[in-house]
Amino acid sequence: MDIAKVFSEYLKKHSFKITPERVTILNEINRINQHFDPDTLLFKLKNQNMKVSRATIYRTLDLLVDCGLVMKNVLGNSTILYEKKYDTQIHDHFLCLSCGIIIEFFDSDLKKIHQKLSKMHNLSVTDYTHQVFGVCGKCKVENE
Amino acid sequence: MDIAKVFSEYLKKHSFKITPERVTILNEINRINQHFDPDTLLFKLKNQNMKVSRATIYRTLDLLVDCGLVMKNVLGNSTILYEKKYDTQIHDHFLCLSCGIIIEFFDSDLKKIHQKLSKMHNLSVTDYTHQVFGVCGKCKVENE
DNA sequence: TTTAATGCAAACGCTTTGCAAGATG
DNA sequence: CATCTTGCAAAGCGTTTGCATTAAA
Repeated sequence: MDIAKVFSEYLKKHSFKITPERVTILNEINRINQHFDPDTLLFKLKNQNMKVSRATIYRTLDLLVDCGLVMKNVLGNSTILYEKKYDTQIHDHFLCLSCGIIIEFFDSDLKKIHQKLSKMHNLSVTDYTHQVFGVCGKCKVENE
Repeated sequence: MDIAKVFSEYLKKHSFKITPERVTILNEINRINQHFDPDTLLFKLKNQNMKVSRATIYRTLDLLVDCGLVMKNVLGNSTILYEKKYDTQIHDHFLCLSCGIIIEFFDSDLKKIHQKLSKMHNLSVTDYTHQVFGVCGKCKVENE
């Protein structure tokens, strides 16, 4: 999948402009193989002496979400995570309420649930989030 | 299920106090058979000439979540919903990205997914949220 | 009478926005 | 050269908090 192409074609289509900042941000996201938040992204770019403002990060993330390259999701009550939407099927997160560790997982049976839902209400599913909370294996042992 | 008792015992256990504001808030939530947000709750109470401050709403909601009577969840990118955790099994929401309608649903197969996850990672699941996004039946027809 | 809860307004943290200066097509 | 984008700092918005006052136990 040619991510750069997807993005630039999206920009052209909307008569938006291809700028160094936008390219830089997409490249950095492509390098990250985990979820991230806007500030982490800003920090990573700062460390490489690339100067992009926080506002541009937010604005570009919106574009990337809009063109389908990035997924924005909310974990728990306030944690916002972004992640690549390509190169991965993982949309599901387990959050340990004790230590905060995040375990990513994927279960294809979820698709079946969505299919059932679609039929029942005659609707179309385009996306979803599924977050599970509890206590991880380590914390279970430690709390005993 | 005696909700008032659950709450008052929780309060006693923590040497918190039973106040008119707390009782009022719980009663109002019990009357609501839908998800709601803090401001809606405040507004409903104001309409009945019950004066509770916004701060107290937030503080009481935290208590109710903590004692398990209320569930707090985040729909989409920023919508925060509270809902009763008793008298209902519904934790799952479909949000129409076109008109914003929310359809609540429940599928017991989700439990099986959680059981699989628990076994695989030796963890315990205490809660979850599952949000599905797409286009509802009405909007599908209208957009044609 | 001790301890906790309330209301208020100020603070917070993250996100968005208005605007002037600068870059893109 | 018209239009879009950037950075900055200010504003927004929902939520949280410090503090003096009031109420519960």
